[in-house]
Parts: sequence; C-alpha cells; structure tokens
Amino acid sequence: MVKDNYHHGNLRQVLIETGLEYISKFGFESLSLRKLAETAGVSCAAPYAHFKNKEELLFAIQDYVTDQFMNNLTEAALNCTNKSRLLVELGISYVLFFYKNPLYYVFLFNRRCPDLEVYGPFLFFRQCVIDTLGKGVDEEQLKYSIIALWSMVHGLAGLASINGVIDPDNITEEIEKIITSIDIRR
Amino acid sequence: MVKDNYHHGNLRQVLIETGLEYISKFGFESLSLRKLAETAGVSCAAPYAHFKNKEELLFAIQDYVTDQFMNNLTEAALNCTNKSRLLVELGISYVLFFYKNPLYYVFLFNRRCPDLEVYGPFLFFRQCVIDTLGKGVDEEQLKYSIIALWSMVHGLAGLASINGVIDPDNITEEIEKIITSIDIRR
DNA sequence: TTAATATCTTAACAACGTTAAGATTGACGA
DNA sequence: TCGTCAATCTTAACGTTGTTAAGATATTAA
Repeated sequence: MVKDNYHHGNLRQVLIETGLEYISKFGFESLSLRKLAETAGVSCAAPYAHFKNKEELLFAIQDYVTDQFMNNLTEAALNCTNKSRLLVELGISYVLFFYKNPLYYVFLFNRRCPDLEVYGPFLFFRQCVIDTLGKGVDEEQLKYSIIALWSMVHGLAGLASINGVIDPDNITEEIEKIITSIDIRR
Repeated sequence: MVKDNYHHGNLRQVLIETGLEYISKFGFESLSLRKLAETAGVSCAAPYAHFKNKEELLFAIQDYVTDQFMNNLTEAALNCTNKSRLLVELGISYVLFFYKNPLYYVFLFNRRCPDLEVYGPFLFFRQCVIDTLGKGVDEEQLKYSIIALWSMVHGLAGLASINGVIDPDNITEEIEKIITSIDIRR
C-alpha cells in the first residue's frame, strides 16, 4: 500500500490545530490521539514522530492557545485610546475570551501550572495595572492590589459561563458593570 | 473461590472515599475504576452495582467534596464573632480550602457546571455579602458587587497555588491583605 | 422456606496510549 | 549520480481502561 505522499508534510501543525478544534468543542479530557491521527489520514503511531507522547501534544496546543489569549489582551490594550479605560477594556477582553470558549479555561490554567514571573498574560496585566494606578499607591499595597484585580477578572472568566452570572443579551455591558463595581483601596 | 464475605458491605462509600483520597493526590483525570475496585478487594465490575458508570462515581465524589467545602464555609461564618470581619473570614476560608487541596478546584467547578440559584456555596456567600453590606447599596449595584466579590475570592482560590501568588510562610495574612485591598464602589 | 432482589464474579469486548521493528522519503555530501 | 543518513511514516503488538452480559451468591421479605 503505497500512498502518493508517504510524508504528510505538515502533520505537527495539523495535529495541533485539529486537536484544538476538538478541544474547543468537547474538552481536552476526551481527546484521542488515535482519532486525531485518523482524521489527519495517518497511522496511529505517526504522531510520535512529532510529540513524545499525548501530554506533549496537549502542551503544544496549550502554548498555541496561550498565544491567542495573549494576542487578544495586547490587541485590546492597543485599541484602547482612553487611558482611563485601559483596565476595564483589558478585563472585558480577558473575560470574553473564555466566555466564547469556556473549555479553554481549565485547559489553559489547570493543567500545567504556569510560573507567575514568566507567564505572559499576567505580566502584561500587571504592567497595565501599574501604568494605570501610577505612583499613587504604596508599593506593597500595589502588589496585593494587582493580585486582587487579577483574581477578580480571572475568577469572573471562569464563572462567566455559569448560568445566571452574566445576561447573555448584554454580555459586554454586564462584564463592565461587574468589573467596575469594585475599587482599589488606597 | 468463596470469600467469607461475598458482599463487601460498604462498597459504595469506600469507593467514594478512597476515590477522593486518590483524587486529592493525583487529580481526577488519572483515576481508574479498576484500580479502585482492586484496592477495595473487589472485582472490576463490582462498582457497577452502585454507579451507572465512572462519571456517576465522580459526580458522587464531587457532591461529597462540595459538602465538605460548604461545611468549611458555614463553620467559618459561625466562628466569626466580629460581624465586620465576616466577609474576610469567609474569603480566607474559601481560598484556604483550595490552597490545601489544589486538585479539588478543577474537580469541583469545571466538570459539572453548577446552576447558580441552586449552588449552596454561592447562595451562602451571597447571603453573607447582603448581611454585611446591609441596605446601604443600590439593589442593582448589589447584584454586580456580589458577583465581583465572589469572582475575586473564587479566582484567588484558583490562583493561590501558583508559585509567587501567596507567600507560603504567611498564608492567612497574605490572603487577607489581598482580599481587603479592594473595596465595594458605592 | 421460598421467592425476589441486591450484590458480586467471571469473561469478554472495543478503544486507548505506547512501543518496537522496519519501510519510505527527502536532503546532502562524495 | 550515487549512497548515506536522518526524518517520517506503517504495521503489529502490548498492557490498561471502561463497560457489558451471563451467571453465582448473599440478603431480605413474604
């Protein structure tokens, strides 16, 4: 049995992208390497030429989604002309990303625990908070405020898809009202 | 092969408890029904007399942990004599529960999406917020504030075990400083 | 005592992740 | 152009898993 193309040519990227497609629909727990290989038109052992095992493919997909997430955040910051609204826009963008793809949430945050000082989305969020609050806040207090703000946005991102948390007809406005209902203690 | 006790006698509860023990150590994803059955000294098909399938056992364990979590919250509220500290104590208790058992977090919140109006821990948290803030806040504003506060505590619970978020030598104090660094907008 | 029911065992099935051994392809230097 | 070598893929097999069917054993209740 000889195929005209013995080599797939782009298997690694195809596995990542079709894998992600599956995860966004059904979650990463039920993803099967064999089915993924079959979908790509390749034998069940072929993926092992590109990934050590299933977990390493999942890590690659995780990095892929993290990039998308990060781009989402930076874009929101760039599109924000009114500096006083930076944190609000950033928060909305953060929550919306996972509201649109609830299954990404666990996949991104609760598989490979990211190290805080290397984790891009957090570093970017922190810098935005620092830029916004300026020099008006005590440095130690600022440290805790950053974690608190991040926790709020991050928590809302995880809860947003729960029935009753956000009105589906007013998503963006609802998120903004929630986010702006708390204030930094000075 | 005849055992003196053909019937295990307490298999259902044993499966729940040893299952939970495993989950707290290794997470629910790698839990195996067969190994669980073997540990209980029973054949691999025996659990199916008590649970329709593996998922239903996991749901039962989830309910079991949710009860523990709920008891944790109500106890914290009962032990709080100073009414002005109710929300702080509740938040600390909330975060600590998952700081001690990080693997419970995904297991509780991101498998079977709880309905907000039936979910005990949220209902209790909401009532505490209402009791604390009293009549001083606009009713619609209160709705969003509750979600914001819950998001913050809930988010922190998920992030707390990430390296760098909380100083391990000062856990309770750190959590309090983070929680109290934001305020409700009135 | 007997019949019904709950609980368990044995045996088997398909699907899964993974590995070993070997085939095919493409790239590159002699 | 040829031969080598690494990258990529296939085939075949292994052990583990969740699940089911058929039947055995214990418990309960009439």
